[in-house]
Amino acid sequence: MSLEHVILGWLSTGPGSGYDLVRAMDFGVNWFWSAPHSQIYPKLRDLEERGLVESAPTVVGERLEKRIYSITEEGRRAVDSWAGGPPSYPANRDVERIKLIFGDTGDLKALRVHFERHHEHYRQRRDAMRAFLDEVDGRRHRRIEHRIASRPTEAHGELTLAVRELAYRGDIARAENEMSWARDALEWLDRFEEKWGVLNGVLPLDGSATPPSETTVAMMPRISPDPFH
Amino acid sequence: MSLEHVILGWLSTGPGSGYDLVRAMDFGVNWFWSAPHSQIYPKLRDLEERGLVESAPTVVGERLEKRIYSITEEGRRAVDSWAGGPPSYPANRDVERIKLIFGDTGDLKALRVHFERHHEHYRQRRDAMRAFLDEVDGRRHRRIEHRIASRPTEAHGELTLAVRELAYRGDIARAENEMSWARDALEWLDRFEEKWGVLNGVLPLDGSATPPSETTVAMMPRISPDPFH
DNA sequence: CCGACCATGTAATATGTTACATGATTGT
DNA sequence: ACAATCATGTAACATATTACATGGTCGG
Repeated sequence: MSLEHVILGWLSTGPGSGYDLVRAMDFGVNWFWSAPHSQIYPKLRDLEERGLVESAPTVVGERLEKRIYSITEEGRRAVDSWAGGPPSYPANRDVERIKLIFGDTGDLKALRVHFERHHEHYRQRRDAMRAFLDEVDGRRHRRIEHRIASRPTEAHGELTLAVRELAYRGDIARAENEMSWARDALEWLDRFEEKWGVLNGVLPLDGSATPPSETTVAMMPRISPDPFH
Repeated sequence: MSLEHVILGWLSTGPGSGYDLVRAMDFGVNWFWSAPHSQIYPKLRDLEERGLVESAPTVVGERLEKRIYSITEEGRRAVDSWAGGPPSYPANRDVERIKLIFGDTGDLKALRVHFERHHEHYRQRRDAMRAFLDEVDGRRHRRIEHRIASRPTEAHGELTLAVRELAYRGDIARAENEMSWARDALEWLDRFEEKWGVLNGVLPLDGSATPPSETTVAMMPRISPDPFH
């Protein structure tokens, strides 16, 4: 039932059309949720039937109709009580990790690509998130400013801004954690290839790689400094 | 199509029944994938029809039949080529972050619970993962040992162990990153409540909270030391 | 003999993805 | 006029969740 709360939450920062929501899913909201338009339009109609949002038809140009949705008081209560509840954590599903674990066939080139893509993926995410955070920090984000302005007191407005900061900074920290992991993994891979004298990026099947030196134990991959150990 | 690859991957570390898989999803594999038995049993039959796994009926006690599935050569090729491909990242969906962002109503008690649960969730995850990693490191994990032993060379075996290390250590690092975030958030919350003189955990709607001091800017939440800034 | 666990199944529902489909507007 | 983008819709399919359903084994 998250999609509908995401939609209600988004509409709680101001009215907008289905198409606006579709685009929002590609930047802002997208960082924490995503849905195709084939899910959004029907859900908006469903929410309207249930009285959580209401819509006003608008005409663009001559004939093009679009519906601008707004959240109702009931809708507002629904998001508030949903968001105020304790967080729940869905089952972890991580294709990347599964691929890593079963990608142990000996194709070290593929492993290298894996780690490089991982790093690149999270670098992009971090950069985009930083840009987004800058926009919020610079008070240039329209919808967030709208929400801040509509809060009952100054303290409430500050709270609104602060939870955004927490969310976005947290996501940046996550991305950097992943980048750091990928760098460590690449370094380990270098050492592993060096140790076994691998040149073409594939472990030979005939055991022709140089025999293990006495430093076997030191080859375990190290993931960043662990402040808890 | 991940579920079938997870199943094939798991069967590539040794044969097992559908029920074994169901239980595996509750610990081991569960850390990176999860599925209810209503998905697993039909999928196993489907994989058998397609020749990726094969099964042998076994009788437990007098009448109870169970099917022990094994991966076929074709199935092995399927996982290998799937896992060897580059990682793909599905759209991010994070209910917890959405709840945080729209949980800015002024109910600071709810926010506190949110952060505490977050910390507790990842603490548990880290502890369980550490225990699991210890089992692997101590060479006490049956299926992983089976997989290592079945690799063609010593180097291959070391690789198998190393990617597990990378995966599990990475997950521990993730969990610790989340714990650190939650602690920072709780500290910020303390400062926020102190600043506004909040006593009952709820921001007053009438603006009766003490007016902002001259230290407003310093109230932005800080998320851990950022080594990149 | 009874409760905990082994072992498997189906059905209903909800959610998410991909493809197919249509037409308007705006700027060049 | 043409392309890019605005704007909305449906259908087919894949995947995931929850509930209902049945019966066997094993140890105390």
